[in-house]
This record gives sequence, structure tokens and C-alpha cells, in this order.
Amino acid sequence: MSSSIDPSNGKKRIQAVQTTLEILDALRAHGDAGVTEISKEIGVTKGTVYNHLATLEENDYVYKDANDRYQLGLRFIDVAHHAKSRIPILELARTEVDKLAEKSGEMALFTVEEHGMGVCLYVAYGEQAVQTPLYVGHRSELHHTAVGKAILAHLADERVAEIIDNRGLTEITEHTITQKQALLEQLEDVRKRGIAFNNQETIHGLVGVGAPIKNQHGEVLGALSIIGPSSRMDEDRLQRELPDMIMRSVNVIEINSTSL
Amino acid sequence: MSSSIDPSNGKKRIQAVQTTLEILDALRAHGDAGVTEISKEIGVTKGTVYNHLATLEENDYVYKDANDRYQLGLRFIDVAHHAKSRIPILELARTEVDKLAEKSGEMALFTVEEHGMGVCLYVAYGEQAVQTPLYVGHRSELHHTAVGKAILAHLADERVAEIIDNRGLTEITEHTITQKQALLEQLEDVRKRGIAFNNQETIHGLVGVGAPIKNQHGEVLGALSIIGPSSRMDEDRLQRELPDMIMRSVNVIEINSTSL
DNA sequence: ACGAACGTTTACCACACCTGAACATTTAAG
DNA sequence: CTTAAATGTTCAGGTGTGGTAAACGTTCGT
Repeated sequence: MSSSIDPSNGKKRIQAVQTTLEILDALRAHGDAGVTEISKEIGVTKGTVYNHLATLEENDYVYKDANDRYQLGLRFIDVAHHAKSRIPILELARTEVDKLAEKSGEMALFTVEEHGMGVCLYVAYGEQAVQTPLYVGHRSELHHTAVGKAILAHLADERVAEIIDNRGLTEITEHTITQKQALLEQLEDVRKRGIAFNNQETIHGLVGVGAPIKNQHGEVLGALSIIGPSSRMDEDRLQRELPDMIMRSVNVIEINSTSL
Repeated sequence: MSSSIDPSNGKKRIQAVQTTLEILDALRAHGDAGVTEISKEIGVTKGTVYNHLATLEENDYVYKDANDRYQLGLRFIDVAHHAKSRIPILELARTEVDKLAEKSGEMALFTVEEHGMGVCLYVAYGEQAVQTPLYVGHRSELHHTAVGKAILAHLADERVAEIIDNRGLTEITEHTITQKQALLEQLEDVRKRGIAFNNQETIHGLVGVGAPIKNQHGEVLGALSIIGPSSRMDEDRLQRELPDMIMRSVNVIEINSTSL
């Protein structure tokens, strides 16, 4: 049974590492967990899980608390910082997102793409911003967000096709676009207008406006977006006011980033 | 040679995981790196490094950029967020650190201990704050910082001994305390005063004032600190004004955290 | 156009990792 | 307090697997 049909469509990789990553994922999902718990969840023996956790703990990637429960180690915060520092426009984006949040009173954010997912790298809350499950580091599929569509619209066609094929078009709410053709048509609109919308496709009652940030070669570096409740978003605000604000911020970032 | 004398003083753990973690560490240190580069650095063959990186990349923990250079993946930011969310007093500490930075005009920070290291979880910059190599996620030994000594002073004696033995007392500047006895005496002072100082022990010309945050059982949850150039720190400010400010913030956090 | 460097792939074998089971230690119940 | 059930931890052993070494392909710089 070893090689008959490889279940994962990718190549076979190092199993021990795969297991460790699954354990970390289980810790992330549960907050904290015990050996037996994880062992059952990912289908390996207790002994194996124990050895992995011991290895990870010795390297400060997991932490065993007072109740002998395992948790993610704070070393991840260090690693995350170094991962973040690869994004040169992040500093610029921060100040602009702050401005957007303040001016609009809503929630504003900066997102980049990696491996076909959107990764939120900064969030700012305006005076009347709604609470969402968003956080710095949050990863989401691209097809159901404003930032996501802003990014997708400016990737190469084959990249877009590849991403859709790999990640699928999961239905999040009843408004989520789940048909490839419909999505591609929307992306065409986004290209024409330079602005992408999210009409309750992620969370019921929440709408978003987003625009891509590009470098001098036209490649997307990320996207900015403002998110708020549909009740506060009349036609003029959604179609003119907020897009204008975002486009101005995008311009600032694009101009200042040419020197980087 | 398998079992004669175990070179690492710990137990032998899963090698593949160890290798992967070393690769990640190399990526962290270099920002980006190639297969051959890493292979030389950690002393394994190119093929091995390649397989590890491929496994990590498939799981979004590393990212291969346009120039075929490997970098840390943004997924670490997601994991880091979940690791952070285990610290219940973080939110409270944030608002207090912000206040401290604003009032003092200097740099203020919140740090917790894990595995005998101090992990900086929040930094705020006052009007005239100096630039330091500190960042959220930064890990440092405890013996040469104000927060570190504040924490050490309120850990069990055997924990302190264990930490000193494991991590040593590395000399960072000429003012760093490198003698166990001298450190223990200082910790005694810290316990008496409730305040810890850093007199250019980390960076030449930089001093710090810190105090521990404890829960109702007297266990340390973390520490607050203000850091600034010694030129701006006269005797009164260092011994009275800043300690008072910090103690007030500590009180606020301790009181509000009893309900958690 | 050439060579040197790189990333990638392959084949093979020792041995490290998983499994299964026993042990130790804690928690819960009666 | 006794017992039982659950947990974390340790151990021995065989087998699948990850490491090595070397060849391949491709991308650089010159």
C-alpha cells in the first residue's frame, strides 16, 4: 500500500516534519491540549506525539503549562516578526491604514497574498468600527473578500486559475461567489474600476471596499480595504467616498515605495 | 556511537524535527537563503535541506520568492497570534504601556518569561523614545534587563538557579552582571524595593526601570519597564518619578486581572 | 558560448522513527 | 482511604524512511 496511489496530489515529503506541523496545528486550534487528545486527533500513537512535543518544547516552540497542558510557545512571535520584516511596504501601509480607519470611522486593513491565500498584516479600528474575527496574521481565501478580489484581479490568469483549482470556491455566506465564471467576470470589473467590493460574501451584513497596491512593473504587492456594516454604507459612500479615500492611500504607498 | 555518550545534555529527540527547526532558524537569521547556503551552515546535504524546505513550503511555513530564495512564511504570523492569545493580561498591559510611553516620553514595554527567557510582548514609543533593537517577540536573557531582574526576583529560588545554570550569565556590556552571587544580591534588593534597574547592562548608555506584575498568589505574570538614555535620567527621575509611574500601572493591571 | 554555481531528482541502505505495550503518576469516584 | 480509569512517560524492536552521495537540469555571470 506504500505507493499504489499517492493520496496527496503533491509529492511525498518528510513525514516527521508533517506530523510535527499537524501537532502544532492542533495546538493552534485548541489553544491548549494534552498528549492523548492530540494523539487521537491526528491518528498517531501517544508515544510519537510525546516525542514530538518534547522536541518542540526543548526548542521553545511549545510550552508546557502548570497543568501539564501543551501550548504554542512564544518563540513563534519572534519568528513571526522576522517573517513580517520581509514585507517592505508594511510600514507605509500601516500609516495609511491608520488614516483610513480614522477618516472613515470604520475598520481598515492591509493584506498580502501568499500561496494563494490572503494574509492580513495590519488592522486599524475607527471610532465606530465593527468587531470582526479578523486579526493580524489571519489567513483567508481570496475569492470572498474585497482585498482578495483586488489581488486576484491583478495576478496572471494562470495563477488565478491555479489558485481557484487548488483552494476551491468555498461558500462562506449565501452571497459568496462560488462559480468560477462569475468570479472571473467580477475580476474583469475590478480591473476596469481599480476597486473591488465585498457584498456580504464573508459575513452577513458586512460589506467591504478594496484596492490593490502595485509596484512599478504592475505586480500586486498587497491591498487596502475598508470594512463596515451595510447599514452605514449608502450608495455614494460605497461607490465614491470610500473608493476615493482608498485610492489616495494606495497612491501614497505606491509613490513612496518606488524608492525601496 | 549511537548511545555511548549523549552529547546534548537533554534526551535525544526526533532528528528530522530538529533539522527542520535549525533550517527555520537559519532562515530567520539570514532573512532569506538558498538550499546550498543552509546546507553548509547546518551541516547536512543539499537534498535533505531541499526536502525539508519542500515540506515546509507545502504547509505554508516557508515561501519561495521570485528569485528562488527561501524565506519564512507568513503563516508564522497566524501561529504567533494564537500563541499570544494565551496571555490574558496582554490587553491590560497594552493600554498601560501606552500610557507609560506617553507620560514618560520614553520607550515602554511589557515582557513575560518563558523557558527562562524574557519575551517582549508589547512596545510603545514616547515622543523622545530612543531606537533600540527591541521588537514584539524579541527574546533576551533575564539577567541583564530591568524586566528580567524584576521577574527573576519573584520566581522560586530553585527556578532562578536552574535558569542561571542553563542559560549562563553572558556578558553583553561591561556593566552586565556576570557573577551569580552579585546577581542574587541584586534580586534581593529588587524584592525589597519592588523595582528593578538596568544600568547600561544591555546597551551602553541605556538605562531601564522595571517592576513585576503578580497574580493573587504572588506568582509573576510579567513585568513592565521604561527605557531611556542615561543622559535624560537624573537621580530623582530614575529613583522616584519613573518607579512611581510604573507601580501605578502595575497596580491597575493587578487589580483588573483578578477578575480574569 | 562557456563554465560554475545553483536547485532538483534519483537510488540505495543504515538507522531513526513509529508502534505497541508496559510503567508511573495523577484524577475521580465510591 | 481504596480502587479504577485516565493521563503522561518510558522502552524495545522492526520496518519504513530520511539522509547521503552523486547525477541531472537550469540559471546565472562573464
